[in-house]
Amino acid sequence: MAVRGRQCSIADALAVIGEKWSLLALREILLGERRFDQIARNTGASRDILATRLRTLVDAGVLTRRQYEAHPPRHEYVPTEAGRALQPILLNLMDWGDRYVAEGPPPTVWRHSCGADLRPQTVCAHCGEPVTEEGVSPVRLGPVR
Amino acid sequence: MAVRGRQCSIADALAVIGEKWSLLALREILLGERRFDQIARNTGASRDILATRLRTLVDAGVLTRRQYEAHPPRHEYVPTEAGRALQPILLNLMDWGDRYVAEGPPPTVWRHSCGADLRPQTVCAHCGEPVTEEGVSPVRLGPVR
DNA sequence: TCAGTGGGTTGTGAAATCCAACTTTGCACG
DNA sequence: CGTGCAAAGTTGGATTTCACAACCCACTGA
Repeated sequence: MAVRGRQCSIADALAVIGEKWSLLALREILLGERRFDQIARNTGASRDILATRLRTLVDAGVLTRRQYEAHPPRHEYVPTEAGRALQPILLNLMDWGDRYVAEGPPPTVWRHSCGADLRPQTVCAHCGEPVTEEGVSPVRLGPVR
Repeated sequence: MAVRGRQCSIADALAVIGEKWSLLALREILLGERRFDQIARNTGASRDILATRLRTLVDAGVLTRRQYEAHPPRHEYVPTEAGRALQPILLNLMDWGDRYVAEGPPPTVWRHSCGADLRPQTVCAHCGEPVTEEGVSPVRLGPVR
């Protein structure tokens, strides 16, 4: 996707959700905010940039734009399956921010359906063991263009 | 951290690693590339921007810059614990890109120490069940400033 | 009639990015 | 000695993106 650099799905993913404000907009939408004004307020993004980002996300199939009122026409943004699949990534990012960037107690806390406060952990789907930097190695790498 | 918008560790995390090229540089460094020229080539980032990003990441404690040769002075970039903790996030991002963005087979494949090709999965550290959008809910939210 | 709401678009100026070329410190070769 | 090469950036100038406030349109409710 990127013209130069390694061919890699991380780059592909970032081409869709890596621009400024995209992930914060997604955060709000996954929190249940679906209206443009509310997303703008809660992210702090300027309205013009936010409009562009939401269009990109809709075009990429991460969100859909749904009319919820005909007169006057009003729209809301709803996550697709691809959008919902970003929830774990956002939670991991939040956890990383809590641990290594933010000072003080976590501003946001999530609960898992099991009843515990959520601490997200990435595991190998095959064996269930946590994924660490030492425990993984690349088998095949994309070529550098 | 952000001036406006919801106080949130996702925003804090993105302030450190959310700028263009940061995560791709991290990808290369976690792949073992530690030299400026090589990181520049493999990401496709222009050298001036890359230099600024690496400085930011060093200042944030995600990388350290280590002299590996005195005459002439040469430096390499090594991930800190915070940097290594981003590996799971990058793998999740890659998986998302493989599934929802890239066409064709995954360009990069990782192997877990258990022997299987890695499919990363985010679980609740308490109960071990996979984290899905429906299975989590916010208990406390950061205020919107 | 007049203010308010939702969902944007427009204009303008500031900031970030891109690209190519250049710099610095040294080594190796002929 | 002079030339070439490498690593790790820095510099200048053009281009692109972003930020901010203002505006627009279609309604609603008082």
